[in-house]
Amino acid sequence: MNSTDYKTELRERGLKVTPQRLAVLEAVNVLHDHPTADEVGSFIRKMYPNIATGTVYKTLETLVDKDIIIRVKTDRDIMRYDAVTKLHHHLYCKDSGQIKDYFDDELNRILKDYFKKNKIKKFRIEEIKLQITGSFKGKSKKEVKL
Amino acid sequence: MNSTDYKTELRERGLKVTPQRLAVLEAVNVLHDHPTADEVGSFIRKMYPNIATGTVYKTLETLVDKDIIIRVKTDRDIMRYDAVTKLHHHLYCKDSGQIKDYFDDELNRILKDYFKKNKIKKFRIEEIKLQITGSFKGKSKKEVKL
DNA sequence: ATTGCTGCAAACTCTTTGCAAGTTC
DNA sequence: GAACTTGCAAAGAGTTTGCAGCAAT
Repeated sequence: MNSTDYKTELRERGLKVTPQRLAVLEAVNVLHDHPTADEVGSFIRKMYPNIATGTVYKTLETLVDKDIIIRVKTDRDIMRYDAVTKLHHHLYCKDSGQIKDYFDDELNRILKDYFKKNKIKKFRIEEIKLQITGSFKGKSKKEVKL
Repeated sequence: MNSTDYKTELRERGLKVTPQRLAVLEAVNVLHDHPTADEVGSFIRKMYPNIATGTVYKTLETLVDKDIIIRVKTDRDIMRYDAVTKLHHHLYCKDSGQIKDYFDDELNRILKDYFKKNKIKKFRIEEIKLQITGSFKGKSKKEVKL
């Protein structure tokens, strides 16, 4: 995704295009490993040292509100964000703490079919996401590329 | 589960049995709707007004460390805890914010089979949990019993 | 007696807020 | 120029920590 796309995306959702919003949007896309607000801020400050912490937080929440990015659930404390809004699941590595995206349309279909046949009473399902916990094999405990 | 069971559980994990630990363990079991640390503290103080906030936090984390309770992932801010350690999934209600347990052994079997056939490369799966997001039908937006 | 646990209060981290000044459309 | 957005600094919520005194084994 490039800068023009970001502008279009913001305008389509009725948001004004500002350098700060473009920077946050770019950061969440580039730091595709589910960055925290803090990581987004640090990344942006390399190029654009003046962005305020409060602005980073406000902007992230605005983008979540408008469904441009999503929040990622974590076991512990801090909030993480994800630029990928297409349905996908997450691999949580116990050793390194990293969270990787996992795409699998066949699995999505199986789940959808299963719940079509086995309705949960009194509940309307909107989305089903898997949290797959485990550990990456082989490589160092620090970082694994998928 | 009764008080004797709690004591046994603590001892088995090498923890000393104290009134505070028993109270926290009981609270998480009784408040089965995934209480926060704050809710656990308030509940305990009804019977036992002297427990310190720090103790509640420390005790909850100790119990998580020893796999006696688990943390529940939420989209936002605060940590929640769950006394049910048997594999189960969660229903997240968008309207009320409540999180309900969902047990389904058939589904667990399907998932297990699926990943036996479709291994994720370089990843050893330990646990698969579903986050099912949606909303409870009918009833008030406030509270739904399952 | 030894080791571990608790209470307390202070400190910390992450996040939100209020508002004046500055931008975008 | 109207409406929205930002920077800043202060406040807020939730959680953690250090340590003296106390309790469990």
